[in-house]
Amino acid sequence: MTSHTEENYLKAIYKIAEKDKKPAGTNAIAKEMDTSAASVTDMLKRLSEKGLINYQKYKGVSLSTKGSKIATNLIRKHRLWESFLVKKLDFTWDKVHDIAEQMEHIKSEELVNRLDEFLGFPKFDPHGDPIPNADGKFTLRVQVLLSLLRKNDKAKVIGVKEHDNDFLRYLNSKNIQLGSELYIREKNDYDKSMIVEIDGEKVTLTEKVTKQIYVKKSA
Amino acid sequence: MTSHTEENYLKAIYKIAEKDKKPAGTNAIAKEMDTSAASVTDMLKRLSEKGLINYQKYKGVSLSTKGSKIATNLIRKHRLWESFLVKKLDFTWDKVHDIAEQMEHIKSEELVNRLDEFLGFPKFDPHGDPIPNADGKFTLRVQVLLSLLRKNDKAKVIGVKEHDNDFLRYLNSKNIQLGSELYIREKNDYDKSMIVEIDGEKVTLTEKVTKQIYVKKSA
DNA sequence: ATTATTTTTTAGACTAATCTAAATATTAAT
DNA sequence: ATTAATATTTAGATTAGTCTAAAAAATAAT
Ligand SMILES: [Mn+2]
Ligand SMILES: [Mn+2]
Ligand SMILES: [Mn+2]
Ligand SMILES: [Mn+2]
Repeated sequence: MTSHTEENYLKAIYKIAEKDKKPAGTNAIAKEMDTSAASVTDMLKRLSEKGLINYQKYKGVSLSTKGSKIATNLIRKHRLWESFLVKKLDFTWDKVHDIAEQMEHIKSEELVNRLDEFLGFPKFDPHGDPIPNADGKFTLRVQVLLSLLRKNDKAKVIGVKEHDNDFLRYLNSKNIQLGSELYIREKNDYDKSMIVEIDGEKVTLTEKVTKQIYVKKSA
Repeated sequence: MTSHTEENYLKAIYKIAEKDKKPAGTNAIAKEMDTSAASVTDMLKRLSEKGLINYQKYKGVSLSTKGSKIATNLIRKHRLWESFLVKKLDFTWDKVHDIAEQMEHIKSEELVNRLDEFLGFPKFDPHGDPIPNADGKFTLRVQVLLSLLRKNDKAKVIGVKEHDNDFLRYLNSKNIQLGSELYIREKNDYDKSMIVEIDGEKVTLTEKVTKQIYVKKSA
């Protein structure tokens, strides 16, 4: 049986490997877990004992098949619970992550599968992230950063790269949410900022922001 | 912040106090928690430090106001999640306790209150136990044990005293569930067993069983 | 009122998870 | 190729929660 803590380490390793496309280093894990490097080394030994990771001193770690399955299932649970919170309990997308962080550790195969069915087998969570199905398969999708679009382009918001709650609340304040239709009215060559029309309103978005929004170009 | 473990102790103390109507002893708690008496003494010291219980060596413990609030809220969450599992995810009443045992520890005031609303502010859980409201108030109700009824009485099942999953599955097999209408056709003076009609079918119930079922006499 | 039984507490040790500080390996810079 | 900087591991301690075995207190039996 994997402990709450072990599960969080596996998720952290998964996340880092996904981003960096190479074995996760001790410091990177320590930063992600907000803990000391020494603690990480201890845990890596334990996870390695359990056959959940491939670990050699000083060489960094990658998830084993077993570890990867657990991590994927955690992501599945996390994103399904986030979907539940938004779709059924009317939470906004900036309030669900911390709660799902707790709920993802509930252990019951049947629960997650019934929840999945209850939600209608959603493919993406409230932030546009793909939800692995019961076999651990993710749905892939073409998505492009808003920052890459040009003047007069139209697009639909389908996800966010950054998940920080303050960023999400910033988007709320600009009326930007999943499904929002955007129309690029101006693009400034110098600072890359954009004037975007949404629901008839024009808002200015800096490049820092447009680089965090995934869209699907509409025609 | 109260830990998962501390919460379970508070619940155990609450449960024992409710049943025995007197301070809970170390051994009783140890039995309820399936742990050693020594571990209990350790924990009682810690809970006492935190002001969650009233504790004096050798004298047994009772919950403080603070501890009682936490315990009641745990029961609220437990029973709301059980209701969710049965009403929304179609679990049977013999499958929900263990899952709710995990879910009751999710910390979010807003979550539990939104869940309550989503479920339509239910007053009783799938086993007929009262669900405390946001203020910790339980709904009281007249309920009598089936074993006390006599021949020709009619009654509706409104709860079970015993929560053991095997017992619940036994009731499933006899088609007895919350809301079932019962009609006592025979009562044996010697062994107190009953022949009860339910959905047109006659079933024999021993006293061991009828002493675990709460009913409301219908006229 | 002693003695026996039961209940509770203490003593001492163990594991998981954490920390700081120091030691060692690896990588980057000169 | 040394030296400097960075990354990682070890050493040693700490805390929550647990255990067994032994001591002490409370209760029951004679
Ligand atoms: Mn999240
Ligand atoms: Mn998400
Ligand atoms: Mn229950
Ligand atoms: Mn219940």
